Parts: sequence; structure tokens; C-alpha cells
Amino acid sequence: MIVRTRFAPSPTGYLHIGGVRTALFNWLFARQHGGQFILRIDDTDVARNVDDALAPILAGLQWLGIDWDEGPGVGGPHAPYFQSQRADGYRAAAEQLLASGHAYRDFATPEELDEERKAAQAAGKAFLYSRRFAAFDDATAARFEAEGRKAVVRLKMPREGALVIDDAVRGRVEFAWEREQDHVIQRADGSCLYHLASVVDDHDLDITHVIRAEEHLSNTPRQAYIAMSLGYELPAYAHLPLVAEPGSRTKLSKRKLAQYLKNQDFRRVMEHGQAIASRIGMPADADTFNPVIVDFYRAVGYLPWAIDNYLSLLGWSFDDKTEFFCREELIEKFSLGRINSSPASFDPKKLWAVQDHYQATLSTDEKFVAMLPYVVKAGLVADPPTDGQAATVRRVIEASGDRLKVAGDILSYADFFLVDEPELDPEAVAKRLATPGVRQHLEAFATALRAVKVFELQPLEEALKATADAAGLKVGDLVHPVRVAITGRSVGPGLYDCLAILGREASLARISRALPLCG
RNA sequence: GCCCCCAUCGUCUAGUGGCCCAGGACGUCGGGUUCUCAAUCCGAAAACCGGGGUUCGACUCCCCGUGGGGGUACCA
Repeated sequence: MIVRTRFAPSPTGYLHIGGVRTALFNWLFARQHGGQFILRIDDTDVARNVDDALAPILAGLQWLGIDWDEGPGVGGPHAPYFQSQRADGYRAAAEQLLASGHAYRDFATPEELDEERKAAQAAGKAFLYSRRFAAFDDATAARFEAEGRKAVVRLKMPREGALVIDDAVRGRVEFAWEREQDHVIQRADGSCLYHLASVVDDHDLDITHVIRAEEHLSNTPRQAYIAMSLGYELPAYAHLPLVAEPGSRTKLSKRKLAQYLKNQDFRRVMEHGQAIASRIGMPADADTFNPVIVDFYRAVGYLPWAIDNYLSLLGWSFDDKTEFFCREELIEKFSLGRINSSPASFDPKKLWAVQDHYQATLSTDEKFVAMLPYVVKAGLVADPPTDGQAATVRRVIEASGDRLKVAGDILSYADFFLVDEPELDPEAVAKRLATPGVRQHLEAFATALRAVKVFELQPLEEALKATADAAGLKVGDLVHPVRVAITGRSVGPGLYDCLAILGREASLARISRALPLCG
């Protein structure tokens, strides 16, 4: 048997982090078994602007390296891969269900149904439709139609016995048929609903394993009923634990962003991203740009594999200690059997740590390629950059080392080397420059700088230490004022690196500019 | 209301009856190193939801609570 899995997003305009986890697990399972991963678009409901709403989803998956063997853009033997274009198949299935007596036309109005529902609830019982307006033959149907009623097609669920499924994650799960409602599968206008469409497609696309979030577990009986009634073989099911909110067990949702921002870690990640976005002139409106959406990470400059690796650990583990996997290892080691069944909450801090880990493995060249576009977009260099500017960026990357956690971080390290007169942080000035004696020390250091023969790390360090010694200062007491004078702020790469990158002329100019502010 | 699922440090998790007075990771705290920050090194605090069983022995199995979550749509 060839394993075939699928990810079936609705075109909503964004790729949700929980959706990615589902896609990733489907993809991993298919790749591991040498099978196929299919992307199908569940657009039965949203008819307009599908292209626009789909683009971010496709782009997000591509960016993450989750490639699909059949689906939009690549086609395949089961095309089309859009539910909106497969309606004929659903209608035929509804016909078949009607003909075989597994479904019926129902003429009840929503109000009549609602009344029954409420009565059942008031009685503390599960709602079970009386089938009062069901038409099992044409004569009855004609009578209802004469009353001006319109029919939908409902499933005629069994009212005894039970469905037992063997879920790959949860094991044996049993559902009593009598608790299942006669769900509508086709509207009066002939359009078909999700459950029918999904089952028909999974069968037509030869899907062998349905791997999806736990929210669908309760949907399984009616889908299984549809499948069995149509004579399909049931796929294997695996219901993944929900990806929950930071610090909670509730399903992560884009809508509740305001609430997540009360979570300190989440807010920190958000603000860090917004700062980068605003410097590259990217709209950072929280609706389209936030840590629940994959685009956020791409825009800010996270590494796609860091996201994948982090997400793989949400509900799955290989053993008690391995956390980092390259793509091949993850494909090899992944297994449905080791998926957890309890919800896993999305932890921005842990993602950050995983990103940090992978970022640290990058070479200067790799960082340069990823970071240069940010500097260009922020207008810090010409487009294209001059050779000198590119060289400066490269040196800043080297000097900054581990301080650059995501590609966008280059902005807050490169800017003061690339602008003529960086702004001075008032707090840093107050703390490091405006204290008594600093002016004199800076002047002494300026003199020493003029005398430095080769403007490189070693001689610079010697010059600074000599100046400090002569003045009876600790190295730090001189380093801090110099740093603020030349970079405008109190944190940054090593001071000697800063001086070397700036060069003699700029360093001296910045020191003299700072002198009036000194105590 | 009814149905289903879930329950180990703050978080992600290991644990499939004795190896566990519960292991790893992130985070937190303390310390070392350091010109700041970052990194790094060392160390610490931190959990089996409760109650009953079963068993020589339960984190592990069963039952009941409690708590959390999902579903219950002519949404997907």
C-alpha cells in the first residue's frame, strides 16, 4: 500500500501555526513511508478571491519546505484539487446515499428543528431529530413540497450499535450511533457540505491516513458512516492533540491575539517582530502580522527549519533527550505512535531557543545572504549596496556573532555603522558620558587613537588599555564612555570591533562630537 | 444539557507495574567568565489533580470525582 496523506486548508488568507503542525505531521508521515503528500483546498464555503486567500498558505508551506506531490501548482492525476471544482462528485454521492436509504430528504424548517433541539436540552437529553418532516418516498415529498417546503438531504444515522475506531494516537474510541445526529449533507440549493465533500475527496484521492487535529475526532462517526454507506474502505485515523494558547490548554486561535499579548513572552516576540517590520516599511497590522501566523516568522527572518523542528516537538517526541533533528532525521524518526494525546501549548520562548540554536550553526556567508535584504529594505545602504557597504555589513555580522538571533536583527546592529551620525541614546549618555572626568579621558583616548598605526583589534585594545592605565582607570571605565560616544548606545558588539569597523576618521569624529556632552 | 478526548516541574516532554524519594529541554534563580549585551560554564529551586480499588509493589492498570479541552451548525 502506498501511503497517501493530505492537508486540506480553507483559503483563509493566512497560514496558522497550528495548521502547519498538522501539515508537517502529514508530510513527515508520507515522506517516511515513501508515499505522497497531497494538498487539497477546502473551499466549499468561501467562493471569492480564492487565489488571494490561498497564496499566503502556499507560500508559507513552501517556505517551510513542506512540499506537496499533488495539489495547487503541481497538479496531479486526481485533479482538480479544489473542492469548489469537485461538486459533481459530491452530488453524485448524495444521490447514491439517498438511493441506498442512508440519507433522506428532510423538509423541516430551521425553526422547527430548533424547537426540538431546545426541548431535548431542556429535558437533559441528547437531541435526536424526530424525522417528522422526513420524506422517505416521493408521495410524502410531494405533500411537503405542496406546503411550500424545501428539502435538504440528511444522513439517516443508525440508532443502535456503536462505531469503534482504532485511532493511531488515541487507541480505541467508541461512539454510540444513537448519539449521532442526522447531519445535513446537502443544502436545498444542491450545494454539499464539508463532511460529505471531505469523505468523498479522501476516497477519490486515495487517502490512506487521515491525520488531523483532535477537533475532528467527534466528526469521525458521521464521516465514517458516510464512507461505509458509500462502500468505501475506512482510512486510518490519527487525531493530533490541539496546539493550545501560550500557557493554556485552549486551542490557539488567530482571533484571540489581544488576549495572548497579555502573555509576556508572546508580547515580547510580537514587539520584536514589529520593530523589525516597521524598519523595513512593512505593514505590521496585528491582523496579518502576528506570531500565530507563519508569515510573521518569515518576515522577521526566522529560519524555516527552526519552525519545523520546534513544531515537531509539539505533541511528539523521539525520546527523553533528543530535540534537534535535521530534515532527514526527522523524517526517519517520526512516528504516529509517539504522538501525545494531550494538548500542547505553543511556547514562544522555546521556539526562540530553537531558532537561536539553528541560527548559531550558520556561516557568515549564509547570514550575509539572509540579512543583506533587510539592510537594503531599511534604506541603510544603496540598492544595490556598494562594495564598501556590503563589506561593512559583513563585518558587522562577524562582530555581532550570536547577538543576531533572527535575520532582521541585523538592523539594530548595523545601523550605527552605516549612518553618518547615529542618534545618541539619552539614557546611555546620562549614565556613561555625563559623569565628571569623562571628557578628559575621551580626549586622551582620541589622542591615542590618532597614534595607532594599524587600525585593528590588537593595537586598538593596546591603545585603550594604555590610556586607561595612564589615567588610573579600569578598562571598563573607559570602554563604556567610548562605546556610547561612537555608537550612541550602551550595548553592542565588542568595542574594538566597533572601532575597527568604523575606522579612524569616523571614530575620531564621533568622539569629538560627543565631547560637549561629557562631564 | 448531551457526546467524546485529555490530566507528570511555569512550558514542551521521558516514563507502558519494581531501574523513579521521577530523567531531559526551554524558562526562572544563584554563581564563574567578560568592556556592555549576547554567548558560554557551574549550580539550584521546580511536577506524578483528588479519592477509592487491583497488586507483594503503582506515575504507570480499573472505577469515581474534580479540572481542562473539543464537538454538538443548512462552518471548515
